[in-house]
Amino acid sequence: MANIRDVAVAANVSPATVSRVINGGPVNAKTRERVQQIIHKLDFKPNASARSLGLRKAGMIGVIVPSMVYAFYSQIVEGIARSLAESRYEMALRISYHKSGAEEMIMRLLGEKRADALIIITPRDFQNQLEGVFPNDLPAVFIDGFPHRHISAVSGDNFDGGYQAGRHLIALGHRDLGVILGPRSSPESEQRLDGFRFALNQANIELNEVYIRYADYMTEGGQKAAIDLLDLPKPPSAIFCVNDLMAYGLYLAAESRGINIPAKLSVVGYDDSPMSQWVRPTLTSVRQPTYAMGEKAVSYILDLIQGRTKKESNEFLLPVELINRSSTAAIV
Amino acid sequence: MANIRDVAVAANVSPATVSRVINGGPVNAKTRERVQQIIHKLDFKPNASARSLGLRKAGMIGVIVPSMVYAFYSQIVEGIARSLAESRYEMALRISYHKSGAEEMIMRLLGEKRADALIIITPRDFQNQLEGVFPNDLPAVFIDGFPHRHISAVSGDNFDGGYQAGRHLIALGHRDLGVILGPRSSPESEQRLDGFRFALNQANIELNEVYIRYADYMTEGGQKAAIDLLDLPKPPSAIFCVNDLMAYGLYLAAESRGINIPAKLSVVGYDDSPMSQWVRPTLTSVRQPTYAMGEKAVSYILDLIQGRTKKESNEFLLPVELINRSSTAAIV
DNA sequence: TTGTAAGCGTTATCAC
DNA sequence: GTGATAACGCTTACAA
Repeated sequence: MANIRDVAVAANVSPATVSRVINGGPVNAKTRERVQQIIHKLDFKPNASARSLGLRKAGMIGVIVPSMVYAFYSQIVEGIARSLAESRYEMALRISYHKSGAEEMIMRLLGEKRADALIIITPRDFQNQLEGVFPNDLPAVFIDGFPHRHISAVSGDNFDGGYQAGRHLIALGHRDLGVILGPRSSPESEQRLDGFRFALNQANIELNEVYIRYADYMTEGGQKAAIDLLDLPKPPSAIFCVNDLMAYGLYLAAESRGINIPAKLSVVGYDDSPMSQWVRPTLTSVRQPTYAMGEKAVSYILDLIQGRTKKESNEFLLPVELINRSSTAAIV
Repeated sequence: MANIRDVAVAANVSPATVSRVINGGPVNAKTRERVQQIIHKLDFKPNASARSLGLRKAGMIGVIVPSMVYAFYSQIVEGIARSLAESRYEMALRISYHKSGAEEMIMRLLGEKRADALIIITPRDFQNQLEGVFPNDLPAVFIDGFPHRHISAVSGDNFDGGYQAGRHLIALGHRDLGVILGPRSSPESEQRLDGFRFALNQANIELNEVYIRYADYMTEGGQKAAIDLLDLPKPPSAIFCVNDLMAYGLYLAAESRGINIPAKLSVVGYDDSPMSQWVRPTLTSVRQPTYAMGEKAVSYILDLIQGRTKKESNEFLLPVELINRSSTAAIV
């Protein structure tokens, strides 16, 4: 495998000149031409490790994702991968759920200087734990988290998502509205609730506190919460679940209670997971711009790395969209 | 950030000794102890680029995956990530569908010496194109492909998967069996068909060639092929789809023709995608050991790298399992 | 515009 | 068991 010196010798120039050719430095047009030919002929590819060592840059972006098996996450990762493919950066992927702490893997990635920057997807519960572990000057961004001291976040517009869900159900005539939330510690869940509540308030409807349930974003948790709501003396006529998995749980609950969706009960989910077009009835859900979120995170982080933008704690809110399917209907 | 020399100075030893401590070389117990304390105190982490350069090893495994949005793929990747997390290797992930050719990205990864080894998931159609591009001595493995000259492959047992599907339907009394396959070029599709056919032959049933359709692994393709079959003068009473997406297409086709599943038509899918427990009726499907496939690929590739095993063109067949749900029923 | 030479932070080969 | 010393392959002042 040819190295930079081989090229230099063959082209009758110094290694420095070859380096300049590679990196777009100032080189005489003719020399550049000649060197490039040699590079091509020898099929020379600069060694990444040596390059990193010289530049004191890894040329890699660390990506931490809780899991790959949820479409929401894997779509984000795919968005990241796509945009990164057009840069000179490689993506080092780490999955955090199955490891004790994400901190450790993050610190190793950084300590060993394997990654120049970090994209961290939803460290939800433990985002706080991350506090203090980041070097202040590390380019980093959260996806689907909240901005954090000196770290920005890109998210779907949770408030608006909740708002759209609320508007939709109100427009269908629903007045007794239930909500199945994530854990109490979950900020995006709260934001969706806030938006939902705002829609109701605008229509002079009060959200009955009796109709609010906290769950865990999982199907079973949603099912339990749903049974709880459906067994109420006067159950709500529509329920907003802050993610789709819990809505599927609600489907099971409704099935077990013989309640027809959407005739007797309207349901709105969140995330528009691919399954939502396959469940029956198909699920009305708020779609997040997953790919765009990944892409935005990459462009922001590249700006940060290249000093085109300053490190601040911004929040980039991307628009969400309610996908209207068959789990919601006008009240009879 | 402390480097190896800082540690050496602080511990009153040479950098070489520190290096030995890090890498488990021969060092006096007392010295080792002292050095380790300093390492800890200074929070020294060896620089990955320098290490790579010295070792002439990248410390990274390249993973090429067609897409992340199909659970089948993302589960494999998650399996890979899990096992890799326990090694000293990092995973460099590349998605191939959206790029012109996977070859180019593979060659760059290798040329720049960013990756010591490659795990390539289903280069299906273009696995042939890859021929010749691999250096002979490169540790590499295919997942869900077929062994290739000097490269091994780990796959689910496609023949047995088809066989199980066939046995299942025959046991339910079906005799007029249809099949919706992948593209003609798809080897795993053929293997599943072979297994299916073998099951029929064992039962002295002939697979009617009229009931065989080729599609593209996508929902719409499956739907078209299904309509084709269902509109036959005497349609089959059961259909085996070689992946779940096409089975969902079949569901749509059956719906549009007013054919009840499973009362009038039994359906078996393949892959057991998570959606299959949510579609109605829930889909009987052959589950592939996705996580295990990823894990096996990693352990094999680590063996290869560490010279514990020789490079050969093996095929590692992992067991598959038919998950019996509600889309199949005894013939009336 | 180009070349020289000194890093970058490790590991590996020798001696001792 | 330990320490010099020379790689590893690139980048980048500083000179010319």
